[in-house]
Amino acid sequence: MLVENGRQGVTTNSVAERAGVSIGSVYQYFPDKQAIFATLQERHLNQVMPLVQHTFERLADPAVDVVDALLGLMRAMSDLHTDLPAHLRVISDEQQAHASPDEIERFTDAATPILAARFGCTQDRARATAWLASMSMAHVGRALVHHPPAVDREDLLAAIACMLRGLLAKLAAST
Amino acid sequence: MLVENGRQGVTTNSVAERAGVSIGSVYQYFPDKQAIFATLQERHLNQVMPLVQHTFERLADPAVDVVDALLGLMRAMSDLHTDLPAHLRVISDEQQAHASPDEIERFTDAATPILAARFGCTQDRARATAWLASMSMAHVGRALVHHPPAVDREDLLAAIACMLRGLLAKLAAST
Amino acid sequence: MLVENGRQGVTTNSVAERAGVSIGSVYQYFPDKQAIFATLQERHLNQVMPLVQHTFERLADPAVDVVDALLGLMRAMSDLHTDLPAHLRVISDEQQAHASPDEIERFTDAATPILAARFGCTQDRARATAWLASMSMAHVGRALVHHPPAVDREDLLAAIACMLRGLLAKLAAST
Amino acid sequence: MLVENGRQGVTTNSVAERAGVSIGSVYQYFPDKQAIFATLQERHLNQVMPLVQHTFERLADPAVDVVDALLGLMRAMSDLHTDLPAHLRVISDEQQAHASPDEIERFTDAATPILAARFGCTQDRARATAWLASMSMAHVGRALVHHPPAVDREDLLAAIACMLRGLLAKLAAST
DNA sequence: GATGAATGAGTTTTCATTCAT
DNA sequence: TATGAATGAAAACTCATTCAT
Repeated sequence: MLVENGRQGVTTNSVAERAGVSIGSVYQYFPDKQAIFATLQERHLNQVMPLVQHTFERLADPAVDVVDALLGLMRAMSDLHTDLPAHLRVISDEQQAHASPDEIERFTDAATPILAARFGCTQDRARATAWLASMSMAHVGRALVHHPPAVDREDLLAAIACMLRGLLAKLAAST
Repeated sequence: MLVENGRQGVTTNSVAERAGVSIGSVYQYFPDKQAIFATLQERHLNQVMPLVQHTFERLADPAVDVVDALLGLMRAMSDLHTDLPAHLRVISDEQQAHASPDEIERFTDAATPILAARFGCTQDRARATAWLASMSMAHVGRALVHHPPAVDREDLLAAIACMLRGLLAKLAAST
Repeated sequence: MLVENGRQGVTTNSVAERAGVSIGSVYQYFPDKQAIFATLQERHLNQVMPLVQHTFERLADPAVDVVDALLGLMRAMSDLHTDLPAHLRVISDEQQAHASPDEIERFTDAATPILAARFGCTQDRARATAWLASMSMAHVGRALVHHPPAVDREDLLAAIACMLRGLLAKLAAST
Repeated sequence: MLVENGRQGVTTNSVAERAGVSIGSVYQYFPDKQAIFATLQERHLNQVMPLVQHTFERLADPAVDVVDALLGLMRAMSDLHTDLPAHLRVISDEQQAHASPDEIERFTDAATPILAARFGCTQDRARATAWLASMSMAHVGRALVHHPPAVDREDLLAAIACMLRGLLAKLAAST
């Protein structure tokens, strides 16, 4: 339903009908409409957030290559595409489209000190790079889950690696 | 209003009230609610599309550096931020959130042959790079207009340049 | 316009536009919407009422045959069809559709004493015949003006004459 | 409500209020306002059409007298008046005011061959009579349901019989 | 006079939510 | 617990009418 009309075109009654239950039953489980979407969203986040969490842990570990860590995340996101039911793809897509500015800010905040430490520069200096990396990885990752491009996956991952290496080269140089 | 409540929170009556006209007048100029938003959106597209157009023309010109062309676009988008009224930022933001998958596909389609020609490789080879560049530039550009990060602009543009150079290095190498 | 949508589908603005004048000008000549239709209607009534009037006068005259008088009216109504502009046809059609019950009552009231006098019976006895004659002539007359059937006119008039003669025969017999 | 103000004066909200339900409930059963009226109309047609149907069947049967068949219809229509709720009377009255030209054409088309067969004349010859009979019976019948005149019913039916006999006499004569 | 943009009361219609069964 | 008819606040939209230009 979301795929067809977007969030606006979805009514609680249509949700119930499509789900094969009565509208009353839907309200037995969800306090209001927004909660229905929130739950779908949460279900998806429970799949994605552990991956992101794990990636940040690897980033914080000096023994792990930054690009390797991020590439691992992209690979995992790409895997998610096949697993994810279609309706979950859309709901999270919708939600993310709105949530993203804040989300990216959070990622940037988390990544900045890590990069600063790794490359021995001020957080101020690292922030532009952190934002750009967050921005790129968030949207590329999201696209890999929701609308993967019609290109060879390994080719794409290699390109991402090059892009990230170019980005990080700047920090390395500025040391 | 869009800024405050998002599209859902905007009613035709509130539009009229805020505009200081009666609801009847609004409907004199717009056939329905959706048309109001469509017009705002179009107004914004009329600002952005010429920039994109011009960028593609420069990309097609071998005398112009690819990174320079894209950097010029990013700079222009960034300039747009200050000019753009807040409500236009919101409406186009909402609209783009939905349009983007197709839009990026179109950009990718346009960029692929250009990159292939420039780097003397097959379109197949160039496509992953084209998609990644489209993806990154579309979202970074959109963010620059709508939610610019709190970092030094020149610093950010320099980082973008490095990122792109890293990405293109892959194509250059594969020749 | 009336032909296309009926009265409901006609807005004052569309009236003005179709008339090639501004809505303001329309209101210069008519106090309100209903007056626009009333005027059209009146224009038509000014054509029909004299005919009806004249017919009633002939009916009251013992020297004139009842059937001849009514047949004369039908013939005149039929003539009106060709003269009447299409829009007038519709407007009066609309108006009559609603007005008719009262109108027919009035015709019946006027015809009853005339028939009673002519056939020497009580008004009570004449009333059913008067109503039936009014009913038939009103609707047949209206149809002749607005939606004439695809049959030979003289044939039709002859049939009307027979019908009326049958009807009046009843009164004559009951004497 | 229809009786009081006519179709225009009936709003969906007033319908709901009068019906003692909420406006939402009305829209649960009817897709839009027009459908409310259409349903009332249809309900009435379901009462009248079988009568008409049956009458045409009797007309086609040579064993049944033409006048008897039509008189039977008029009697049935007259009976309908008492049964019919006032609002149905109004709605169907309004609707019929518009539908009638076509409807009468249909009746005429159906009656013409029947009369031609019965009286052994060409359809061309029968058509004027068929139209006149359709016209008269349609409007008299409608009046009997919606606005019956203040006269003795049997008296009126007798007058109708005479009128029809006069009308048919013409066809009989022309043979 | 003529104009037609502006008005806004009054409609139609939607849809999240409730609650008696 | 499940149901789905009922609710009604709130939204979208219409159109007769006015009035400054």
